[in-house]
Amino acid sequence: MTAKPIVVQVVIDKPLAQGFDYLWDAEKLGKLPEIGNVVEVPFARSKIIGLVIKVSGHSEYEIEKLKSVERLGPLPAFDPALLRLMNFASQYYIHALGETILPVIPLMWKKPDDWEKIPEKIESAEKKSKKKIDVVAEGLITLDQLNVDQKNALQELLKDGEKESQFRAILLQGQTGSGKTAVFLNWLASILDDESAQVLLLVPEINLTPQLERRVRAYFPNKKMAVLHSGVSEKKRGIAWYEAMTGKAQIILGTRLAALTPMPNLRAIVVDEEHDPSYKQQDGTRYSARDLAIWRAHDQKIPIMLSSATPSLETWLAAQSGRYEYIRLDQRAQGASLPSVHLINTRDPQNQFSPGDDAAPKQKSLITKTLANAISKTLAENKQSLILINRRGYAPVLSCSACNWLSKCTQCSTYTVMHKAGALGKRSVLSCHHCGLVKPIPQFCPDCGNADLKTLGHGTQKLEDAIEEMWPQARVLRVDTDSSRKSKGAEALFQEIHDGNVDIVIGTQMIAKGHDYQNIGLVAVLDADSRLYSADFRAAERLFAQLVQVAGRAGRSGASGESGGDIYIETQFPESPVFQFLLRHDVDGFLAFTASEREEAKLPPYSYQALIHAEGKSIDKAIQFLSELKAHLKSRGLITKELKVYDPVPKPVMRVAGAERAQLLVESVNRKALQEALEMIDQELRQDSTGRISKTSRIRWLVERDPISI
DNA sequence: AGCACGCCGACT
DNA sequence: GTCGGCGTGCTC
Repeated sequence: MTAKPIVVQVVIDKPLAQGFDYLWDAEKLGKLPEIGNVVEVPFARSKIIGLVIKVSGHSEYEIEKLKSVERLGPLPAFDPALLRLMNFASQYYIHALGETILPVIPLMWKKPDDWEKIPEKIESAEKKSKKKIDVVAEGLITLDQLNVDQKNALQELLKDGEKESQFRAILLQGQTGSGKTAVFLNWLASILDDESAQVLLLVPEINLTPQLERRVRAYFPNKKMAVLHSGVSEKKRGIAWYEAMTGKAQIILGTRLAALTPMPNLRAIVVDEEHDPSYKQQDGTRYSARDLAIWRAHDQKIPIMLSSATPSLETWLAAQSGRYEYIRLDQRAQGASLPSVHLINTRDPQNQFSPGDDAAPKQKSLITKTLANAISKTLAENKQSLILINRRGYAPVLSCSACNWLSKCTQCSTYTVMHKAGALGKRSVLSCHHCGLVKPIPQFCPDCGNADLKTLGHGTQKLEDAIEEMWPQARVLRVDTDSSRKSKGAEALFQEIHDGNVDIVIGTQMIAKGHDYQNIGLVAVLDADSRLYSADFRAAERLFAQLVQVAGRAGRSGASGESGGDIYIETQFPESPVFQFLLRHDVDGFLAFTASEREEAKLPPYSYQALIHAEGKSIDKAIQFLSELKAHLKSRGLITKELKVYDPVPKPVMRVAGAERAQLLVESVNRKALQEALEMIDQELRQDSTGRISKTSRIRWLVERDPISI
């Protein structure tokens, strides 16, 4: 009679809903199993990494057919709170548990052959980090330097003191420059008085972190900080993650992926710029890091602070209704004043260059006369100008002057963008921004042989040319993903701006994110309209947030009494509410207006949505697949007053990299009803699928909860 | 997902 | 005769 076997259930990184049972040989593995252990297991003909989610003495599967766990990873078990979060995320976002958990583990912990070497690696990393403690006290604002608003905010935050742990959600709303960062850092400092406490600080994008990272380090010179974002090298990230997981790091600073990091002593969370769309993961488990952070805080009974100048409608409404605590910072810190907003009506001939004008650029439509005059004035004042245009490349499409030929991508239903020499290579090319395809520029029109090919529209490169032509004496810098790839990265370019080595900066939205510049006199937005009238109901909300952020870049100068700088927006529709509320710096007015619109249309956050994505060889097949799904839901009586299922439609960019894509929108005013329907849909689709591909129709499908654009 | 197994067409 | 297309089933 042998002893009772130990059976563990393991989930793996594959789109399989179930876990797999394995035997646990305690003698061979050196210890008893724990839920949350990382293990190496044999699977099919190979060995893979999995996570133990259940420990028991028996299996549903035939016990004599069970294989054994090969090796145990050199990591402590994932803490139960994190596993609860993963479970929730897996259910809510309709994604397999293993596929939700395993991608958060850094690569170095998923290579069993390296597991033996791990202790040395950690030791050497620890030695290294001890060496370089030379923190610059940059941006350090101590308690007594806070202004009245900031002090009040902090008092409000600390009023319940270090009372027993409880869930609190707090919206910290204040315009750029009102000192939100100083408030939440001081708040975190009070929580970190407890030596073992860990805090999580989420930020939207990598280019935001270096500056904030320095600032946080300066605030907490005696605390260990772990930085987690995709820009950190794989090895460093592995170490940082380990330090978070073992409680060695007290401050975890990172982008959305950090929201799913194990932190056994987590005591508070801050989500900076909580409205930012980059918190939404767009592949794998399509989670919202902000929403998961709120769930996590609620589950672990800890406070969470959401910080923004332009809160998301969801958060703002929660604060308005009292569900969240609401703290406002309405003063601009350090005396900086608000920028003045100018709307340039591009339809008004007065704003345009006249044909005979000397200063007119060759491509007359590029920039208005009114804006050109403002730039000249800013140059004369020795201040910098920031010009935003949200299209990289030279021109969004190349066309034939004789026939109707346009530069289309062969793989996608999009146009290929013309890039001038230097950006993506030594030669000018046509590039598809959806699939990455790069082609040489044809000498003659492929359709009619005409040699006269023209560009249509304009991007950052063409604007750069035009600006250089108009102000030959000015130092011009272009900042977009192309130029930052070519040079030492975006950070080096931002430094150029800081150091005052440039007069005019041309760039995409990336220049407006998080960076504080000292000498910006003017900010211009050239293509605001293109983002205003889109099929996406959130377009206006996003544009408004971006414009407020952009406006915040103008005149952040600390010298009190200085003007707040100017922001110029070129638009054909100056009467649009987005611009009108911006003119008055009325964030709350805009949000209230948007809320009433959404409520009337029963759109989120007054309803809940999900998209069923389908992709295959032909759009007809993809549509048919979704139509059948809809018909099936109907016949099962699932489409009710509570649950609205729209008709399947092709995706806005229908074809990408050869795959044709369609989507089906499912909507409900009842969160639970939607959840149940989605689980049903998932089950239904799985029955006829291997992984996420339907057997009968060969269609790849995916359920996406709370899509940010539809 | 990733892979082997297996059953049909056009080919060195 | 067989190489290879991809439909089907399986992974503890």
